[in-house]
Amino acid sequence: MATIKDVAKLAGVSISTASYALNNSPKVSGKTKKKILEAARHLNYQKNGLASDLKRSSTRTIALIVTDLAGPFYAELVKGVQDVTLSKGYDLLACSSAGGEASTAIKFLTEKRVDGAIVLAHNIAAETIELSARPAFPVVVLDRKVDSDHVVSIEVDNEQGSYQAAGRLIDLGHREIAYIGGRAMGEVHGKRLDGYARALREHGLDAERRLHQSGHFDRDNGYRLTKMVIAQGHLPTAVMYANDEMAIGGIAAFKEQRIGVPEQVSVVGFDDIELAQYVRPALSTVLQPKYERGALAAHLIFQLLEGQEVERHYQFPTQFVSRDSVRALT
Amino acid sequence: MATIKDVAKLAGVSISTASYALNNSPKVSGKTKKKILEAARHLNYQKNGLASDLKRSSTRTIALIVTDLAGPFYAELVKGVQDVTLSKGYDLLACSSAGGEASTAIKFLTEKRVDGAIVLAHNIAAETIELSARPAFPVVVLDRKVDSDHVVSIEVDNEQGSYQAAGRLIDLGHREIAYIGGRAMGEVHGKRLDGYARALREHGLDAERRLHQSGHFDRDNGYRLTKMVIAQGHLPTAVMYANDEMAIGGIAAFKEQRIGVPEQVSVVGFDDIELAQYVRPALSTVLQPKYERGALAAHLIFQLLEGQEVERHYQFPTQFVSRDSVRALT
DNA sequence: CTGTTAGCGCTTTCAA
DNA sequence: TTGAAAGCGCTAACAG
Repeated sequence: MATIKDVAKLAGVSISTASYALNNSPKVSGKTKKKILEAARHLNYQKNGLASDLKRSSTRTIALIVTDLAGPFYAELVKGVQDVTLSKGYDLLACSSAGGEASTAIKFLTEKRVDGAIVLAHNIAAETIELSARPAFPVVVLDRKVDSDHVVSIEVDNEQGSYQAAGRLIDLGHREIAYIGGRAMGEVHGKRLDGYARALREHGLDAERRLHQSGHFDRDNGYRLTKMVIAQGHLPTAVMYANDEMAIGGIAAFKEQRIGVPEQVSVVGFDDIELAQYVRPALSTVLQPKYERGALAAHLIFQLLEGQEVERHYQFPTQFVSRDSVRALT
Repeated sequence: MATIKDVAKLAGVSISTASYALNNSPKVSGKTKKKILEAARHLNYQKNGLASDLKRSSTRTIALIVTDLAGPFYAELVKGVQDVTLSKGYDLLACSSAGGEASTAIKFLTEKRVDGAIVLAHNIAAETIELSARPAFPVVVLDRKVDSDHVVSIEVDNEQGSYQAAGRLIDLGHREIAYIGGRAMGEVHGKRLDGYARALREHGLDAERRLHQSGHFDRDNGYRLTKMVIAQGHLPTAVMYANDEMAIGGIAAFKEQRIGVPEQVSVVGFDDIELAQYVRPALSTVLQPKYERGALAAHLIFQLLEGQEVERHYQFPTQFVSRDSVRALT
């Protein structure tokens, strides 16, 4: 494979001149430049980006780390990140943290392959993140909190969102409200549960006995846990799920058992994923700003890169979205 | 930021020894290794991956190039790619070709930053791809054809899929079948249109006058074009859309005008995206294998990397999926 | 305007 | 088992 050396030789100039020409520097005369570009084309020269980044010690690239490239992640959030990143003339790459500490994500987090990272994954140890972040390598974490000088956290008020959703159900007359979630919850799901519990407690309702938590936070598990609840006989009047994926699995389970949603049981999710408005009945859920969080995350990366002082912690409010999966008890 | 040099100095060994220790080579004694690792930890040493890749001239990373990181792209397909890539011990990164020849994708396609690329985007010139592909840099393109020695194409039989779908509608008694698609179609959409036209032609039906093509292949445009068709007064009995996104937009338009799907008009999409089974009515569409294509793409990259001879062109069959958006005319 | 040269940080012979 | 040294391909002073 041709290198800049070959190009220089073929063009009959020095390496540095070739480099200048290839980078379109005004230092080199039009004639020489043409000669060099021609040589490059002739040799099908391809610059080695690694070498150039190494020399420049800058990559102009930001990494977006997600749990799984094969989704589901929030398109809107990614759009926010993307828009800001591109407008700054930086490149964006996405990689997955599947595999935890042995994943691709770690490679990008700890090996100076990018200039900053936005982490949208919970399976990367806070310690890893703390050790990676530096003034020259800012990292922004979404939906979790990491305490370190060079990492900033962007969260959503999960407790409040859940509290409001539960409050809404109670206002509608619901008294038996179950909560279905996964196991091994991180901060996010912990807060959601807290909000639910607080709302019930404040109304003198029993929360403890209505919790169902195990397995993953996915559709399948929502389905399974719901089947379990159904099998136990006494149905609550409403079920809150830890997220929309689980809720959608839950609706499928109810449907299968010919239990009407919302006629016999109301369902609410959390996240407001795209699917939420398409499932039948359309899912009532808790909306969290997505584009805004993504855009902010990227903004912060650049502010930190420029050495500005920024808040270390941000929290976005949530909003209850009322659709068809909830009904008032009269 | 500490480099390997600093680590070596602090540990009182040479750079090469430090390198060996850091790479866990058996060449270095346990005692020295411990000393070095301790020094590294103490300095919070982070390897420079660029330098190491440059030296090794290998990145063990594959790039997946998509049109837009903010989707919609096929999670299943990505999963296929991901599974194979990881099982080979390679890393996978995703980047977007938004911006065409000035995009991040180009950086990864032409600057030796990765060992191979899988292209799932149509806005990158075939020439760019041809110039990048080499024995040491295989590229696999999906849903398009690029003729070059080191790029292999994986396609889906779009013509056949569309032909079958149209045939099915005809079998069900439909005689007035419109086709709604976007503008500036690449090979993919061209073939889909061809299949539709062939089916109609073979049955002596008029296709030409029932085409509606302009704008993008997205939901919004499907909605707009459908409104247009409705406004023209005479409704066809069935509408085939170039893809599911457009079909979903179309269903929304019909719903808005209180035109029953499938009572008054049958609707068929193409792709079988996840949403297809969730919209109401559930969308009849043409399924194309996703996971398999992704997995094959990744497999081929590795075979090429190993210098094996492989077919330069693959074509997957499609399958009509019958759901609720189509009805028989009796 | 062009060339010489010193590295960027790392790996890997080769010698000791 | 360890160290010295060459060099991956490129950029950017600096000198001419």
